[in-house]
Amino acid sequence: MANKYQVPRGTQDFLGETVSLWQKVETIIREECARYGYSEIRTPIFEHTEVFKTENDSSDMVTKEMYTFNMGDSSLTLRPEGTKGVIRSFVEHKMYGNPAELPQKLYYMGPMFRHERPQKGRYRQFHQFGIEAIGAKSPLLDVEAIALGYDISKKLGLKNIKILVNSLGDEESRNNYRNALREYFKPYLDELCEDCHRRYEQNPLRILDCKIDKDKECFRNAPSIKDYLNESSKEYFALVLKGLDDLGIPYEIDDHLVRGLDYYSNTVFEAVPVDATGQQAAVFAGGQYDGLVNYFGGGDLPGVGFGMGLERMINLAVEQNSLQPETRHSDVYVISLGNVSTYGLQITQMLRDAGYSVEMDYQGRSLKAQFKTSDRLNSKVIIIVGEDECGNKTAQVKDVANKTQETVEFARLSETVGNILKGNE
RNA sequence: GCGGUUGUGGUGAAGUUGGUUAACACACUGGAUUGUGGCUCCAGCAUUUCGCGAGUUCGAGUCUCGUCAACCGCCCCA
Repeated sequence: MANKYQVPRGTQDFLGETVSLWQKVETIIREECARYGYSEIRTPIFEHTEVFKTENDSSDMVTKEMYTFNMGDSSLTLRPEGTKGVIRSFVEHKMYGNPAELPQKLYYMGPMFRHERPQKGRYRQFHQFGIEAIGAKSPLLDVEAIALGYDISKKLGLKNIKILVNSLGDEESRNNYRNALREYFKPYLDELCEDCHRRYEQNPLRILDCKIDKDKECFRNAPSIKDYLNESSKEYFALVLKGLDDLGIPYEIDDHLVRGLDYYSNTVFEAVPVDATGQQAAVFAGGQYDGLVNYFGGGDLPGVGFGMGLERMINLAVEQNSLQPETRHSDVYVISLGNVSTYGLQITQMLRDAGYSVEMDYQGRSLKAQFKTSDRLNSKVIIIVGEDECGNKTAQVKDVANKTQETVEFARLSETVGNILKGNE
């Protein structure tokens, strides 16, 4: 048992300049959501396990990856995703009560937990931003959701993002298609890989995603979902596509795109970099869903939403050089020399009160060291006080850009600093 | 859950067939310059220490095993 005091696998400390990346991203997201009329909702980080462990999940794999623990009689689970908690809250607070306020447009942002094998951009504690528009069903709402995600990607400076979009149709269409797929692949089962055999039973839609088999002959002629959509599903999808066209959002119909879980219907989408190679590439992904609100007892209301992995967004944006960390800086640096007691601190505090960012030395380091620190902080003004200045309540004020220096009385320091900073702009 | 690569100061890293004092550089600290920085020069900076633990050996950063972690691929991706 080694290194007891290190972060658990798949978690990380965010420190130094990295934190500023997160703050920038969070700010962009909040601003965009406000423009689109989405309000923040903050739900607990853990919920009763039943909230996440919904019935009829086609993959019971996922529950194996949940952080579940018992306290007293309760089985609780750290949230592995955002949607379920939001829907639970929507129902619990009867947000469906006033039809005039539907859809409720909500967004969430925060840590999620999944016990997976970590890889780059994939952690056990990771952060997701997501939106849910609950209580109305419209192609327009779907398009708006995609537009919001696309806008945020653009504001983060991500280039060459395209939307993969597909329609799973309504339940009837989907069931017909599922049966058709099973029917179609039945004679080819011998040719398919082991994983596809499992998918054949559990989730035939996923067979089309298979990396091993996808180039095989029998895949080329596999039935497509679009041939199984009924009339209303087709109309719905056509309007979504028209909306994307009209808003100038680049998209591509991908009839192999299926989401993992059963509750999705009609529109599903996934934003990926145009040159995406791996499967880890999705920038944000989501879709329209029926039945989820009803599952939590809120009646027959639909929703649409997406989730966005922030670690991945930040990685991409940094790689593409569109997001830079904020370096530490201060307007003013106060250098103290000799025994000046608290005089340097007084000046620092007075200037901070006046609204400037001010740093100082706390360790009585050498003059050279203090100058170096002020350089590192990119300070525009350096104030130097020694025993003489302390005695007659003055200070040396140095304009770093002009390399000029003057003696200034304590009472006029703030004004002098202000003039120098103004002159530098 | 499965397979693979890797792990040396604050950072980037060198380290020969196991051999005695773990190179070099950056950063940092002090000095040359008793109160004026960025250049230069000098000095210091891993000290039972090479992720952690055990083993082989006269001797292990180098070999073996275990363990932890990061990364890559698979599974999965709510």
